[in-house]
Amino acid sequence: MNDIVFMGTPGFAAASLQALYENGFSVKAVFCQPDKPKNRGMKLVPCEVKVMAQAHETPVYQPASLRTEDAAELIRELKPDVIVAVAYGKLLPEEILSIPVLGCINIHGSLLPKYRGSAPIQWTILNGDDLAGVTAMYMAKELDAGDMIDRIETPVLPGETAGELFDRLAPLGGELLVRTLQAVFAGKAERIPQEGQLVSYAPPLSREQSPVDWNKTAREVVCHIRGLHPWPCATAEINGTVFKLHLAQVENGSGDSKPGQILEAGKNGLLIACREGAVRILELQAAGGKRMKAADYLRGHPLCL
RNA sequence: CGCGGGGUAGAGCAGUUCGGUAGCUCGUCGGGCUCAUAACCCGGAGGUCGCAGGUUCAAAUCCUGUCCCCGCAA
Repeated sequence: MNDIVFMGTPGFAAASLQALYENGFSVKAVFCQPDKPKNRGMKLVPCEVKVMAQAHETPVYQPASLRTEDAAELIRELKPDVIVAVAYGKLLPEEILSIPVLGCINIHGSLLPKYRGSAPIQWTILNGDDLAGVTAMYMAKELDAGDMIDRIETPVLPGETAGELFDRLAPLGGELLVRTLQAVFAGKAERIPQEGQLVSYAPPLSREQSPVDWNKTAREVVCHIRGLHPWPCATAEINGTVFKLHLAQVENGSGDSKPGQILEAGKNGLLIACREGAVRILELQAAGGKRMKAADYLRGHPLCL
């Protein structure tokens, strides 16, 4: 039996781990990030991968770093035939990459070589791409730069948010992983080098890019809102209050309005002018409040235009 | 006990400081106006004020406890 050591942390990785279990692979051990204080109350919360691994009684390791002799020694003792990493959150040092005889495999949430880095799915939406997907590759020293093995493509759905695409891509990642491992174990896996010319990067998102820029086109603004959802979420200051923007659509603008100007506030939500066209905000959230329809919010908070 | 906001009619809110008739916008139902309407006019229904206990002649409001939701932080 080919033994696998799985490395991953969030829900996206858990979907791949689940696929391994469901297809009868031998998961020898699971690595994930240490439990971190999360949520209200700063409680220590185990990640999705840990929860799933424990449910299957797989040993779980949560080293703070893999760049130690202890970590390398631990993995050598586990004698994996292959290491699978999915959204683990740590770069594997070369010493560890060289341990498994069949190599280290990674599932990435983009169609490589596009969007190397930690937020590929969000950038797919942010840039308004029509096509998304997951790629399987052999891991290299450089981040997300290894030779590709296989991929699954899927069109971006109209109005789809990063969170929704995440949920669709996660099981596809699992499916791709199963297919890829079968090929690797059979010695039939391809090795397709990434074309350097096509490489682009998807850096992590931060709260700093939340504010909407009404000087962009309506289409760009809506992609911004969809791509940052559900985190960090696009925000906009309207009449002195900062709102999270959850759902919006592109509308035709009225020619002579200034970007950022409120064109309409009523039962059809908020219509705000952009450099080109206008954006209709359908769902929003005020600080301390919950997500609600813009029209509902306006009922309790009349906006003077 | 990391910090903070909140639970009042189907929805969104005000009222709580300083206890004293349950309010607003919208929806809903009925009627009217109109060529017509998501517009306008008239009328009605709909609430154990999150839950439990306490103080009081009297509690949405003050006190205590409890459940739930949300923001920050990650």
